[in-house]
Amino acid sequence: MTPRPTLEQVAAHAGVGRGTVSRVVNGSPQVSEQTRRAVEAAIAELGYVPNLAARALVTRRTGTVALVVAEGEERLFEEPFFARAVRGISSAVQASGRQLVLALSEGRPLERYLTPQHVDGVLLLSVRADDPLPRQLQGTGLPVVLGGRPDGVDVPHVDVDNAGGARAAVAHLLATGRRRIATVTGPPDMGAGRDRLAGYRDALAGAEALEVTGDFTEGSGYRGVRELLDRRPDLDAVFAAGDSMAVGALRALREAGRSVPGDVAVVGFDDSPLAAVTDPPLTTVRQPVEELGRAMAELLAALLAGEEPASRVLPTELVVRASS
Amino acid sequence: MTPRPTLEQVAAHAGVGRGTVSRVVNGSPQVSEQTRRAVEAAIAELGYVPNLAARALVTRRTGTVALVVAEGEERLFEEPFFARAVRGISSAVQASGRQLVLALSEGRPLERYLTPQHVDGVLLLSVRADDPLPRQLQGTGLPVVLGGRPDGVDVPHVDVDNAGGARAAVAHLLATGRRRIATVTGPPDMGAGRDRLAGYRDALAGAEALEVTGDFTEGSGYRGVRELLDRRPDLDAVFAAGDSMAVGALRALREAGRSVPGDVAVVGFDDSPLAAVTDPPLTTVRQPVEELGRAMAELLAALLAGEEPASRVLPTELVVRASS
DNA sequence: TCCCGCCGTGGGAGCGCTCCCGGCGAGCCT
DNA sequence: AGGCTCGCCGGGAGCGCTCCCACGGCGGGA
Repeated sequence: MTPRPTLEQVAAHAGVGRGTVSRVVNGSPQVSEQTRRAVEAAIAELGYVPNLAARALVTRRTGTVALVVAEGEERLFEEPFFARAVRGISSAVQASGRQLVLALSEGRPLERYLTPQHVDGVLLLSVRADDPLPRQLQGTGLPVVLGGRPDGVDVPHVDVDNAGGARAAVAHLLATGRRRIATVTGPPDMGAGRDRLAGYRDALAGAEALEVTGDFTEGSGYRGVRELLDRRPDLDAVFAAGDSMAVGALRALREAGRSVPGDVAVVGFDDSPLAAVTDPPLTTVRQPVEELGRAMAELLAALLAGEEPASRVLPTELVVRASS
Repeated sequence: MTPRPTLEQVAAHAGVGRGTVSRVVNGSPQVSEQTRRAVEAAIAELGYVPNLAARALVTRRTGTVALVVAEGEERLFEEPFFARAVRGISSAVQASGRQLVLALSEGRPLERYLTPQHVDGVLLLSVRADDPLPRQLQGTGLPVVLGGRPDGVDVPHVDVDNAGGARAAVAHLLATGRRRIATVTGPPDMGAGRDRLAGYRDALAGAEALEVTGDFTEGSGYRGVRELLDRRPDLDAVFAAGDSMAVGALRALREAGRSVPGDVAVVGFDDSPLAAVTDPPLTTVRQPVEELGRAMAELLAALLAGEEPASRVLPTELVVRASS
């Protein structure tokens, strides 16, 4: 509650000048060992903490990065994805000595706030491929790192290997003797949806493709599989591009009297907590979400340090359970 | 990319003094209508945005509030709880014109940062009743609002009606003819765990209590029900204080050859996404998580406005599905 | 008519910091 | 011995804003 000491007071207490204390605080080598110790003692004794506002005012850097979640990402709030990503991001951002400010753009005008005057950089979580935000932000000159895959624009980004995960899932189905493998895809306007579909087609290697479009919801998985069963009653595997859709798929198969994995194998994607409790437990593709967050923050830190870091694609991993 | 205009430049452009522009920006009534319009035009034309750092430096208020998630709250990251709470918080914080900074304390020293110099107030998400953080923060003189229930200390807080939800769950079981109703509790050092247990005991109204302690994990639900079945093979209902534990309970009952809801009814708590996909779908208690977040932020805003708002307890709601 | 008060306004001071320039010794070269 | 360099240090200036004091002009009361 007592007023925080200022640089000036620390300087007086240590018997040095303001500049010297500033140098010590900022780790400049231009200070003799002896002086440094005296200053550090004064800092400790007075409990000095730098005033960030004053520093930001003169350096023109705020020491904060914004995490922006694009509008319409409801999906992020229904699964642990967001929490896990935030966890990874937070840990890496704090490690870089910066603070994280959260901006969920729910129809609010972010442009006013997202300027070099307020934040040093932006982390953008957006799976929608046609999102205009990445491009907009790039226009402000603010360093941006995208979580997901940019569409067209060349934005530094971190993505997970959606295509590779889908390939692994389908390869696994083929290896276990399945031959009529259908898929319920994600929405075509999401990078994740498109890439998983691409992986599916790729792994099929000439075998017959059997596709129906979903939107990552349980209902779309259910309807998708019903349609698939109409079109091809003898299908023996379903690759659902998301776990919720896989849950819907299981429901549709059960209703249709198909046993899983006896008649039909099912593989999901995400390894959400759902996957472990379905009946039977779901084979699925796990993505390293916390690692994604951490990598995003690290990429941004590199950008802020003036480097030109490469975008990254993180590996996914097939988790085999009883449904396949 | 062009340097942002300053107050000074807006003033020159509008042909007025610096002070007048400041008054307009801050909505002071001490400005004539005509002058105000001229200044507003200049602001719009130049695209002026106030420099928050400069303002913070002189007002000694930062316009930011911190969301602190106490250490060891892994549970928050496995369920949509965190994401939903953040959503409510973010929306209300932005509505109050402030920004939200996120501080997940993973063993880092927060004290240095959590000072009136850096943030105006703190929102604390912590279900651990013995958490020392609320008390610590109160010592700094920083306004604090707790999400959950404080233990001993008198901290403004917002909680959900855990006891009421548990009472409703048990009342429902009694109303459907169940008589030997067991419970798997949450950990006794969490407010939610204790309150749900209290609600259970309360609703039992003299009927025989049958309790085993869990820790909100699926495994503890499974082990708890096995022990319960040993002690009382004829139990006909289980109230699990969390959905994950309820999932474990279902597994244990299935293994023991009990049908749900035929032999034993099961009720969970939380209404997590899991609840809708179990077999059978889970009757559970829904809590208004986004509303919790919003209420926390509103309480803090009131505190910052110098009011003395009352803590709140938000109602919970029983969602009846097939498991009971 | 004169004075007082009040509204609207301009601008000085100063928030706490970093940047940078200039100065002061001590050592080294010539 | 004189001059130069170089390491280390002090402190002025100024970042963009709010606060507040002082000032000019106008209306109303005496």
